[in-house]
Amino acid sequence: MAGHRPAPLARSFYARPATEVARALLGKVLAHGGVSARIVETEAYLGLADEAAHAWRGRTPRTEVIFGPPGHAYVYLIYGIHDCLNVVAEPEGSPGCVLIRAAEPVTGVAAMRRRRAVDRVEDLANGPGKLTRALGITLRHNGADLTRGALTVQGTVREPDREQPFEICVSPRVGISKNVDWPLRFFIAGSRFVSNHSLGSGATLKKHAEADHFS
DNA sequence: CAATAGATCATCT
DNA sequence: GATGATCTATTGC
Repeated sequence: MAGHRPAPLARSFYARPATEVARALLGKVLAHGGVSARIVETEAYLGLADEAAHAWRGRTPRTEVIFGPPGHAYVYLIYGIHDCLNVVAEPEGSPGCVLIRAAEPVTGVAAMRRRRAVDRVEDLANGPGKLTRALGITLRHNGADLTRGALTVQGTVREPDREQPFEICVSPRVGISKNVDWPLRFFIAGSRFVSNHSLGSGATLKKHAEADHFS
């Protein structure tokens, strides 16, 4: 019981609807080579049912990963500049995924600062492109298995203790032009580490408490 | 403060 | 040849 080592989340964690996985990923820890950060903001993309999703048009060389087994990384380049990390959800063949938008640095803060020159810790990973840069995640990680290997997602931050309960806020997704008002963006209420899009006006639609037996 | 321009390339048409 | 699930710097009120 005491002092169990942080273990990656099992594949069954990801084999659920993308919206469920998006919620459940909040509070979990993304780890890569000694650097880790607690996920505080996610977005669900619903595949064939969702015109805003990359997989909406079906299988292409790029979207192949999203159609594959859950628990893998889908990383793509946006605007020729930034890498964005997604987690493949849903059973194999069902192309749902979750964009990881922001995280709270936990370990390896010095390494993150080396990769991103910012003053405030809050700004290290408070956006999809900033997050991948801070954690050293690139296109090379496309297709990586998150249940084993260098890039993983694990349970809670504090070892013996359970993650403190938190509330989840819901809002429309950011930066898309289709299905603009679908409430598929999730973030931890009150977190200082969410992307800047959430501050500003009352983007919050509703909240509710969350408990999860996968921690 | 808010608004906008520019960067820059993998992927798809 | 066009298009981005973005970020930063800069300009303009």
